[in-house]
Amino acid sequence: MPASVKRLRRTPEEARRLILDTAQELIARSGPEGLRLQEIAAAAGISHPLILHHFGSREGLVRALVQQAVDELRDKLIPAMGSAESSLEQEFDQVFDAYRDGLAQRLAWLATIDPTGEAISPAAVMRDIADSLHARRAAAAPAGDAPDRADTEMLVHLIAVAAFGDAIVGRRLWRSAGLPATDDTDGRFRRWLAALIREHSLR
Amino acid sequence: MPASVKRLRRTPEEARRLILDTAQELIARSGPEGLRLQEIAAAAGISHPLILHHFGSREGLVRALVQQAVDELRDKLIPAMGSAESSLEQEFDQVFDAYRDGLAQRLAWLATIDPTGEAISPAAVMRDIADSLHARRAAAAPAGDAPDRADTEMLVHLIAVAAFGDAIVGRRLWRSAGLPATDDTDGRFRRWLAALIREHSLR
DNA sequence: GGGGTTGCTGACAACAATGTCAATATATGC
DNA sequence: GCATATATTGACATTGTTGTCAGCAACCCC
Repeated sequence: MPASVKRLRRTPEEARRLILDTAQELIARSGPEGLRLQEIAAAAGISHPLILHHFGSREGLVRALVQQAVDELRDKLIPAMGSAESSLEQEFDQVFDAYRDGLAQRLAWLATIDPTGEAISPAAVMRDIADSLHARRAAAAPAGDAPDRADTEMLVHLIAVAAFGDAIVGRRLWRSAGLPATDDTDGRFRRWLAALIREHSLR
Repeated sequence: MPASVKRLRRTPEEARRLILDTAQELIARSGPEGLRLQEIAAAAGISHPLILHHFGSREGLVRALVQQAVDELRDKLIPAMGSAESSLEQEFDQVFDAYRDGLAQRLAWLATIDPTGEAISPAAVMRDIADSLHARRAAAAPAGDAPDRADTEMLVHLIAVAAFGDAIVGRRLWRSAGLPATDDTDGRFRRWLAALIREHSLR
């Protein structure tokens, strides 16, 4: 009866997924500062050389992590802001929620690793979103009074940066303003912003 | 003629300043990820134990750095948004500029080190700003039609999170939208946002 | 079932990082 | 000028982290 441990053998894709997901959880919990191979390996139930085997180096893992964050942002934002039938408030909830679970944190991390933004570019996500939203605004507007394309671009930018900033420092700011840092306050801000934008669109 | 090197002796305050400023520059250049005592010491022209002497530990230095970032934010934001005579556009430039030179980056770093936001709190900065702005809005409004206090709080929050988010991911998003990541684009967004808010305030 | 491919691991190597300590230099007070 | 206080440093200890490597084990194919 050999005491040899049954060794699990995954497909490369499964292994990479497991490692990336585990690393992501650790980042969401304690930030990217203390991201160590040993720690990831322990949490994933594997040995740390396996990470190096699949990603080549620590830097390779980091690259994969931020690439995944960018992909996730794209996959969440496009359906959130592109759907034609949802209300503005619903879209806002989706956009703001998309940043939860550490996605905004990982994107901020990306910004510190790659300050110039040249290494990893989020493709033309924002342009796609602006296209979609602009088409909807043009369709909704009265004939001959189509909104400015630049206006839509600014609008998309505002929503994106506000939701991002809110995800990272929002709760802190509420406390600093003497308001409760609760879901309710978050929701009130989203609805207020939605009203502001609706009021602008219907000027 | 002794070959002994002249040893510079600073006051504790000077030494702490030198170390903090040097560390800040390094963070602005290459992010907080690779912040090492040896590196800071080399850049400051001192030995690394001196940092430990003045800050106790690496963690002590980090605490001092984020505390300084919070103080800097307060010192820049209050005059930027509190002055009674400047125009909205001027204020916006000041608020957005305040985040430059890595301040937003350092605050984002703080958010990753201290996710709950309990260790370091930015006092009641936002409340002070909201107070000041609300007084101005009330004075400017026609009699009997004072703006809602909650509205002002939301407005301050929007400006703060939007400027913060813009400082960190703004350029990236512009590229992703197919627009040039230039000062001109930044300025157009600020003016557009100022117009949006003005339009809201004067509804 | 035999052999090859490769996911996987334990042990080790190499290096880098923080932190300690005794010693030294410089300023200040007398 | 002398003594005291302390800012400053070089050398060292310690610990932790990435990366390497040879060997083991699971799956596939014949």
